[in-house]
Amino acid sequence: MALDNPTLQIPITTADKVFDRMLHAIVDGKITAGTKISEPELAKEYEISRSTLREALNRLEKCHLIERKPNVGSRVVECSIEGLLEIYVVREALEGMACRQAAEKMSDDEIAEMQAMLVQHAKSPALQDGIAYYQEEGDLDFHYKVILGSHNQQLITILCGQLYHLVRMYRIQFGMNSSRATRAFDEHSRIVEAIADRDGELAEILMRRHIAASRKNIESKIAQQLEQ
Amino acid sequence: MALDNPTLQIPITTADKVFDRMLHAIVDGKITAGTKISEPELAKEYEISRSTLREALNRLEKCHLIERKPNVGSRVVECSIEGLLEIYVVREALEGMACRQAAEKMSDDEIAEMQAMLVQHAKSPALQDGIAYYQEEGDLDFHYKVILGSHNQQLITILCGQLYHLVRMYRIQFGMNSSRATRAFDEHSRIVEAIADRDGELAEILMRRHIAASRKNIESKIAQQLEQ
DNA sequence: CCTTTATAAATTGTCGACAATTTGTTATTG
DNA sequence: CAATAACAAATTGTCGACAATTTATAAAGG
Repeated sequence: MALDNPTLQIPITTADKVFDRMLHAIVDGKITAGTKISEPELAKEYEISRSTLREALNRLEKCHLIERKPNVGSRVVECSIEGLLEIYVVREALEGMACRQAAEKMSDDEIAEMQAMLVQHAKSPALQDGIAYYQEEGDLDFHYKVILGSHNQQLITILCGQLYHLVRMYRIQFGMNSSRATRAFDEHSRIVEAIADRDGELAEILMRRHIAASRKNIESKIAQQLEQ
Repeated sequence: MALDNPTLQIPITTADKVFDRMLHAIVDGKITAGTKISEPELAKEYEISRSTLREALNRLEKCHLIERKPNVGSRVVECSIEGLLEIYVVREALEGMACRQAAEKMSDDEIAEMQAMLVQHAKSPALQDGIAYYQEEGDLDFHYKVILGSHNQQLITILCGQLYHLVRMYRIQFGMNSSRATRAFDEHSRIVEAIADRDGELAEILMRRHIAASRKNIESKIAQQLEQ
């Protein structure tokens, strides 16, 4: 499925499963941002021991979805505008570099596959209706492919394993059904061209612009919301 | 002290202390890279229960110093040349961006403080002997100041909290007493100038070059070692 | 003799209970 | 009445034991 995370292997232990459930609950806002987490309470809710719950909490902490203070407890991370902009800054740097690396490291087959994916996206009704492309599968799929294409394990872990969930959390909780659909698609196409040309420098610049544009779009949306 | 990590608060719980001890043991190579970690054995060695040890292991995993597989166990991460180069790629992207942000976000006081630090470094005997600057306090101190200057919590956490330890591990285990001392100092000076000029674009470029130069220096050192 | 299967040992995952620390409440004092 | 101090409740940290899984060893079969 489109939204699946390639770094996220199938849950094996019960702590894994609880981590998964909590992950979705937090990302989808079912556990409100900023909430204090009560270990005894949640352990009872998920019908597990506190040790197992704490194991799950440790993984949530690794994704920066909760914050822990010794002898005090855990809180679900807050969604602030500053926090969102910080993430975009990091993404601009890291995904830009990932794109440069992808241009150097991707195999011809991988590039062909990515091009085929874009063709598929072009046919999709979501894009033609001009609504869902940016928000849903298309955007995330594309960015994934690029990140994986870097063949840099550190980049992949940080972006797909850690930041990814936070990005989704912000998208959902701030309700970002962006209208940048067709525009984003065009930008993706140009990026793929640069990668296919093995032009790492251009690929990086284009990806950075793409993410910066997305950030500015969100900034103006928020400014707009504040006016009302 | 110079080598202290600003994101690393004083250890409070016993798990914290064990984490600290293991951190140093791994970074300094006293626990060999690639070693399988035996929970019962280590728990006995540190005279703690397995639960507490596992808590410490979780934190080591967050720093990418150990890798865990469910139902199998943990291993200390391996130090490969590819791994080292991957880290430099990430640093180039992130510290470059941090430098750009620092030029935009640092207060005048902070910049003055950083300039004072460089003056101090210039007087240091280590630099004048032309040996230790790059390897030790100077380089790390400078990079820290820049990262913190970005005022971006995500950047700070990723760079100072996670990558930092890995970088030190590689430096120590690959024995990098670089001869780039005076050169690195000059590069630092130019970077600070750009920050003081509030020229984020230039600051980023210079920082990226600085790290890329460091990477190339290491690459040639390794190629040299392989010849012998 | 090597491969496969069954068994035993060891290791990891999970549990419930106790200890240490923090938080909330009440009583005391200036 | 506000501020502080002492106490009580609740929460987090740590422990040792048991269950589930993996790894090592030995037996059986081709």
